[in-house]
Amino acid sequence: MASDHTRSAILAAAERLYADRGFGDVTLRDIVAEAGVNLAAVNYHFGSKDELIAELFVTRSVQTNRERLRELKAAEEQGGGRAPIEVILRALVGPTLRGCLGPENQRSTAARFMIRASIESVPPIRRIKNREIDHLRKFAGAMRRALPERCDVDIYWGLNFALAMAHHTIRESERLTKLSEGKCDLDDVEDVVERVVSVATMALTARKTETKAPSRVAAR
Amino acid sequence: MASDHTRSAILAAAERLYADRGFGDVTLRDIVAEAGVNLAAVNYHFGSKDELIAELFVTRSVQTNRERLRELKAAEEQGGGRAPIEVILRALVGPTLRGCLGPENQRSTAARFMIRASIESVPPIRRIKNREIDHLRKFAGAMRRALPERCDVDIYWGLNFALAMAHHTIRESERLTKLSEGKCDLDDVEDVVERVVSVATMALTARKTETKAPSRVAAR
DNA sequence: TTGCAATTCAAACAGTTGTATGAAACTATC
DNA sequence: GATAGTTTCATACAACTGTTTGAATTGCAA
Repeated sequence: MASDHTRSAILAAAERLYADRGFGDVTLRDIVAEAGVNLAAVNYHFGSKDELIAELFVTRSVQTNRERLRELKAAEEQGGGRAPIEVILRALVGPTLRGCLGPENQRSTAARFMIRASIESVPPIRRIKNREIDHLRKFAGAMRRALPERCDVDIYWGLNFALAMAHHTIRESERLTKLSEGKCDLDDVEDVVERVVSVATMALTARKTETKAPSRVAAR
Repeated sequence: MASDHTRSAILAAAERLYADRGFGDVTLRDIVAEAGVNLAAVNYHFGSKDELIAELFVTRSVQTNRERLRELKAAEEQGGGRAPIEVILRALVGPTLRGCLGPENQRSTAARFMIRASIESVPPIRRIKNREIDHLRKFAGAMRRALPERCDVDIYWGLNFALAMAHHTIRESERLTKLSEGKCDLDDVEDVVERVVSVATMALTARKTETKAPSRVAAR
């Protein structure tokens, strides 16, 4: 196998450009110029533009997923097959939040790329995301073991809300900073993690209030 | 004035196509074919493709925002200038959820368009979303009045999490259905609204746990 | 009617895009 | 050092994009 030089130069350049300028306005020609390689090299090494994007995203995804599962497994082994719900949730949202938030100037290219992927969600990426379900099922299983009295529906909703808070906070971090006039410190990642985890934990452990139909505010 | 026929035909066709196929692969030629008008009509009536998209999104946005504020104002007047936090949150997330969830076959074109706008988030739409902050500030104000003992930071985080749960649930409704194997019923919109509202309310009213250490969180 | 502005239309424009080609330059093996 | 396989390169291609043009048509007022 020849040196991966060209191949990895393309990957690095593409990730950097996508992270900085988004998928919308980065062309193959931009990428090869940044990488200092020939235009045809992309199709030679990756087959197509979409496959290049897919490879970038898959690489970063499996990294995050591996980290999540490592935290989860460690916690469950320590607890004899059953981990506290807070720890499970922290394993779920921690790696993503830590990767994508924090001081901007020290945010990695990989993190900025993943933020873009979350915001712009281009077709090849969406296709991959849909295969992420098996991974989430493992967390659903751990959560069910942690809260055996909880019904499945509540487990899934709790999982959904935990991911919602983490991802939305990443996506809209800029807006939250502006809205709060800087009062919400998104650089304090551990604080963000604890906020998300604590709310998600409450959602999953709160006693069910048998809410009847809520009194809707007068319509019309 | 002249009959708006062409103009509104373009708007309707564009909204329908964008809702069905996303922004990525709908061209001006698709739109004018669907609308039965000439290609140049888009630039004549709207100036550019981006301005057409912007007008579509602005129209639907102000509709939702108006509805939100109507619910909020009604609730505050009824409570003498101070509404319960649940009601405020319901006014915040209810209109959006009701517009975008529910049985698919009876989901309006407008709703499906807004879902697309939320998922794909094309540049002209993002520009408009950034101006939505003033609107959110009104809700932050109402929440502060409802929870005067709560610090601003917590208010903003609660607002952020409420929007997170609502928007993420809309964006990923398909995935949640698949993950839960249909157990989470996203057609029961009022149930979804109550779940989001109740979790957001807990997030905003729970007593602060002064744990700053992320390693160990006191259970219960 | 005539005049004038608003609108519609077919056609072309100018640019960009991702991809394909076939020759040239390598690299390693015999 | 000839050979075969891999990789690079300049260039062309074909298709599609949003936009513009300028002439035709329409609608309405005087």
